[in-house]
Amino acid sequence: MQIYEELVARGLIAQTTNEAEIRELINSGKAVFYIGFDCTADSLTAGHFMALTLMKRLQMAGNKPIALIGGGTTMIGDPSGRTDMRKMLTKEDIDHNAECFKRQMERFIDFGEGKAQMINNADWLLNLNYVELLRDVGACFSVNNMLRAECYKQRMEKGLSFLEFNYMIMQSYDFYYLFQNYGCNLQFGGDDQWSNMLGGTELIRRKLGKDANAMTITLLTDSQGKKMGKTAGNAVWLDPNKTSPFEFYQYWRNVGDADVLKCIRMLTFLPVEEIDKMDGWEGSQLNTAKEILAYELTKLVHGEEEANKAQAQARALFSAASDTDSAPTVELSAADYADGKIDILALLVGAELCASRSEARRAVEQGGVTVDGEKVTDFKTAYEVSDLADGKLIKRGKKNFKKVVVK
RNA sequence: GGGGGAUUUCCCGAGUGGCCAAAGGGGACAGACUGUAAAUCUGCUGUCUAUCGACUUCGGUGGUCCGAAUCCACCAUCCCCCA
Repeated sequence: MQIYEELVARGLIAQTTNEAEIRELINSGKAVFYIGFDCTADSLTAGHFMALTLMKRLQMAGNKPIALIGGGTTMIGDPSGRTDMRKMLTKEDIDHNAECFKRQMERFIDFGEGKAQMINNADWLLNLNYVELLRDVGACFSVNNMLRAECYKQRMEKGLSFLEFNYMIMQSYDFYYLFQNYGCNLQFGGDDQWSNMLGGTELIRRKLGKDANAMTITLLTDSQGKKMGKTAGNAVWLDPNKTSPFEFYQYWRNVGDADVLKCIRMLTFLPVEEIDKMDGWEGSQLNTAKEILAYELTKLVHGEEEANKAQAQARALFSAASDTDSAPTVELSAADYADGKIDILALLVGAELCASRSEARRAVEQGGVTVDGEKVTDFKTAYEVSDLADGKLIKRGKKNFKKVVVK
């Protein structure tokens, strides 16, 4: 199976400008393609992960990826898929974020000589001259067409600033620039980027009379149509300091039944034939599939050792016996508890299992708190600090737990 | 530039002087049921104390009043209409 066919089999391809040309290009390993990453935060997220795997897949098939860091475009802010304006970031923040992205990507993509490149569009966008740019490329854009673009639609009601309106032009300029200076003939991106990407191919055609192609990746959504890679509005980060490998593992371990196979297909590197065999799985058998998914992805992002650890922790936690050794440990200082006692509420807050004493009290009242496997029914329960020297396993709900040691 | 409107707790959204920590919905969280899923049901959702209660919150600042999310002034941001 060739790479294009594999991408199709995995359900990764959403839209293409010219299917035949793109197939030929990437199957023969002749594509120099780019994917842009705007650095709005200091870590990549699970949402970026699919783009990274796509880069890797294509690289393995002999194509050359360009990871374009959006040091320039992030100054504008992409309005696509948003109902409100993005927070404006300072130049310093953006530089810092770009640096963080770079480090994360290097762990994933081989940036060795001639294999891949990482470029920052700040290098050319920030030095543009306004009037020159307007005359040079501004004349190639029809405002009428731009206003019809899907990516602005959602903003027509809530308001769209002129700043953001220019995002499409900047992204188009990127492609135009990369086409000329790096021989980049293909752009990939999330399906929400389609109109921005077409802007680029159109610009290249108008300015240079040449064809470049674009292809979008299916957005990873759950069965309810919501974007995946977020919990309660918060992103699932690839940075282990922001989302621990265990939390990362748990996120995928808990995906809905309807979404497991789709995720395995799109995100893992397991052979397609093997995945096809899982297609018939149903009911509790899917639990095994979820474990495979979680393990595979954690391994890709955090390495085999961390994946094994996360899996062991998860298994221990959800089987009968509590394994205190593998639990994340929090150490509290005995000096903070002057009278030598610490109550259950302070423990929960100290372990960051609850945000406040009120919340902790609610959790206890509702029967959601366990200490070393025993349910706590009275929120006035207190422990001797000396009893906590070896640590106790505190659970809030089924999925949150910490080992607390007081010294 | 002129005129009109908006800004409420995580989100949407009610609230037009005391009965407002603020309706309702969503989400989140906890419990039951389960397969660490989904669906369903129940509870719960500012903080501190937990008993009465105290404190902080309704874009910002200042004011009126015994008392303000609610009235006034100014500022900020956004939307709509006219240019």
